[in-house]
Amino acid sequence: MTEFALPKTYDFRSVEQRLYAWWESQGYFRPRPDPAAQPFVISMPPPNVTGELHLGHAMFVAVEDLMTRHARMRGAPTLWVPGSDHAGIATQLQVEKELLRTEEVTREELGREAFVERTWAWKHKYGGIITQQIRRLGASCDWSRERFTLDEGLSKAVREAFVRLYEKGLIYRGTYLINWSPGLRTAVSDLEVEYAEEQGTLYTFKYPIAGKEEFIPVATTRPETILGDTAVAVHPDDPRYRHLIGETCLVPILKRPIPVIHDTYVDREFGTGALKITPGHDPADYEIGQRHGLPIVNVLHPDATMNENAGPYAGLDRYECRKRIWADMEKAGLTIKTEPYTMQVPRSQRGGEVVEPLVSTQWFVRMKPLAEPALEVVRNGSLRIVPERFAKVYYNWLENIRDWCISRQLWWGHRIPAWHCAECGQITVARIDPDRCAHCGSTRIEQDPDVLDTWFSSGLWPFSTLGWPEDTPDLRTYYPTTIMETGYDILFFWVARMIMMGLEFTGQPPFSTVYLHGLVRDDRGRKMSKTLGNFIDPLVLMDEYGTDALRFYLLTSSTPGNDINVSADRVEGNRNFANKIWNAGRLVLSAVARAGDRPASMPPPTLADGWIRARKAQLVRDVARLFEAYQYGEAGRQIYEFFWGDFADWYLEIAKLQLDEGAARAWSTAALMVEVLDDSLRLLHPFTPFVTEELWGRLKAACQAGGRSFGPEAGWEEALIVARWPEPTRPRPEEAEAVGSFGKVMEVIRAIRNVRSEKAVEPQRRIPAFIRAGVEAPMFESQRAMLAHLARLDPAGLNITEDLTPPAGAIPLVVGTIEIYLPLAGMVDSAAERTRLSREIEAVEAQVERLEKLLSSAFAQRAPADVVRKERDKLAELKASRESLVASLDALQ
RNA sequence: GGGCGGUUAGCUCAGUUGGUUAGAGCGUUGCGUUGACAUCGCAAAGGUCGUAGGUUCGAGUCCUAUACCGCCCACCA
Repeated sequence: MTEFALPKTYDFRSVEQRLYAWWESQGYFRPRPDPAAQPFVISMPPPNVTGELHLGHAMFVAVEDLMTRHARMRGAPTLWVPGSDHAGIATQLQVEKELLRTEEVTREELGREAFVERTWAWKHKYGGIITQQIRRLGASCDWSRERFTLDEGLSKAVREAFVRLYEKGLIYRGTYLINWSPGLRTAVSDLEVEYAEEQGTLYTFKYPIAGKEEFIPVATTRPETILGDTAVAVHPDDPRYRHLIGETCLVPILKRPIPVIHDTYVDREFGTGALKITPGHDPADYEIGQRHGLPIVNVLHPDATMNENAGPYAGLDRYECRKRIWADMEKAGLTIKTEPYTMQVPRSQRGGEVVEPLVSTQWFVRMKPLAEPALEVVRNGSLRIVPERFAKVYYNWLENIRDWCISRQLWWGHRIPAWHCAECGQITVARIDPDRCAHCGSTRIEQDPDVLDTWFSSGLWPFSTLGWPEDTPDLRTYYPTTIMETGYDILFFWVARMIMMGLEFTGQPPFSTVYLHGLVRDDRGRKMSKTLGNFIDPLVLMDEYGTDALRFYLLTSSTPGNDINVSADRVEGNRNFANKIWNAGRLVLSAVARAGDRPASMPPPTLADGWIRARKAQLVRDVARLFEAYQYGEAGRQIYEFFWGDFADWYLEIAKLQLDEGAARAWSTAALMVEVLDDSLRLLHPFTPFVTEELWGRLKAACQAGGRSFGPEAGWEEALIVARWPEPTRPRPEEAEAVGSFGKVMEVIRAIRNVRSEKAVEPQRRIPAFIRAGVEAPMFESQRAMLAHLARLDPAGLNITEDLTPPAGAIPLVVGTIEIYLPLAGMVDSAAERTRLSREIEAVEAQVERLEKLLSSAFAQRAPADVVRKERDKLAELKASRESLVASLDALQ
């Protein structure tokens, strides 16, 4: 055998880095301009610069790279724009932690300017890690267009967006109740607050009425907020309290007088039926306060200790205050009871600490006007969400959207382009840093200290990365983008905001399709987190099984929008698949190497040849259909089954025989092996780019060696990554027919193998067989070599006839109407065989009865004709099969 | 309180225009290594598709209800 240089197992370690560098250096990741073709564009969801690769990244890279490579192979100018996000809070926290650890210095001690400088230094040092890891996954994105949300161009875009919204009156500054994160000392948006069900206490106490002996019983879960109460509310029709409306209550301990008001918001059935109103620290109370013109009393410092409004409790932590005030109220006889209570506690998505609602001056985006068009484009179908069910979630959120608090009291981020005037107090918002107040001309202006929510800049990502607000060639060519692919967990955070911003600033949706993938969870379905210790590192998986294995696993183990519980076993299985591809390639390569010169005339295709071509054609069609429907996982599974189950397990085994049937046959077989392998590698490439590219390159080299001409009709492209995607074709009639005939042969082979296994016939032993094939006799006869090889039959003892007298002392088998007799001397237990055949007859009998009943029922009239015909055919086959079985049984007696 | 997803073989999951005997991988059992691959091959066992109704000639697939698990949204003190 000719020596071929492929190692026995696929060594991804020696392949992945080299190929990635090669692809990139050849410029394959950059779009090939073609004015005639519709470009395919994806904006990569920018990972946090501080981030380290997790399986969520691996997931989006796998899916987006699949889409990108597929589009590229179909000839579209393809652009996948990578980048990273400055991730305000996350990054600032990391740098703060680092500074504290290494230099024992806080950011306050360092000062704003120096801290931001340090953070940039940090970014330059560590920001490349995540992008290196993205490369490791094989992402074929255009690194020459890589962007960062805080780089110059994007900062300009952010500024432009802010100014435009401000000028339109869609950004405003105001004092409202917001979510305050005491640890981070910044405001956060509603979306950044998560509610966790926790055990707490419900405190019920007396609100004394001034000048009376009466009191109103009131309950709260946060007694410290009593200090900020500015009213007690009851339902206007509540007979218990109606007479007290308009009276004055005294805030416990502080003895501050507050009114008893009425509001239908109060639920008479719930609790005591009376409500303490703390407009400064509760969203519902805030609204009631607005309705009734109640004053707002803030009792908290930014670090959630009590402030001067808390009187004697000033300076205490809120929880300490809670204990103390309750103890003091007990002493004063104002308490009624405490009881365990399950409540929803708001916690910061970032730090996990309890978020305090409080009134603060912040910047907001007016969302309603932006939400309307964003709803419309999805409703009218100009923007499609896949899977569809998420559209409902999207509607629900946008229909009930509230204004977005965009200012953060941080240092790392886009500084708000607003200047406050010390003279006139007015605000100047400008694209270029102003040196004087736009209203009074004073030079005593100072820029607003706040920065913008990270998601504000992310919202501009699809167009800011292409050059907006400049009218760049990229923006004109590649915007709007094609698909936004991301996890469903950031539908609101990011996707909805991109749609709103895109429509507002560019007048069109930033992409025509949103494809949402599921979340990767641990093997028990829990979210992965460092604290839980269930974090599975994709780098470790890649080290162990290779990138292709991880990618194929992620792509084929779930369906769109559904979560996936990671399982290392399955990744291993896919490593084996990569190896299978590799070894099939080794066999094909050796066949190519051994084939001589091109024969003068090509022999006609064999049955197996026709079968595998028909199967391949079917696969290409199915894959095209599935890709069209975003069913990438199913497509991958089908390619896997075809490659392993049909091509490797059956065709290649037969090909080994055909290669020994003369030079012409060897050539035609090698050519077909190449054809099927080549198309398989093309179909697989978007899933498993490395092993396919490596093998394809070697295949191409082997096929071109010595000036021969194996391979695709149109010739070999320069690399698989830019090779053509297989076009669906219809199989020729004889190939379609081969599927049926070959199927029968396969069944016969399986039946014989089954008996051999059951009877423990030595694998090496060639056994004789008599096959009564009826009208199929010529077909079986033509396949005798293949049949004998795969069923380990003795070619000399293989007797295929139209009809025959069953030999005595043979094991009878029936496959459809084909009867097989295996004369295994000394192994035949007539009684057992009779029992087996009788059982088979019974089973067929039952089927016949079932079908006869079915066909005499309404089914025959109501079902479509072709369905009925199929059942009739089946019945006929079963009846014929029954005859064969009976004949075999008779022969045994 | 509203909404969504899941429930299919021991385990992890497919099964997308309803078509009549439900599939894969892993695991299990038996057998097998000189020539693509032991990261392999051959064969086998294993499921009344959560439950109860309904629609239909026909339901894992559509409808209704319900149980359990998970998630999202929501101002009940």
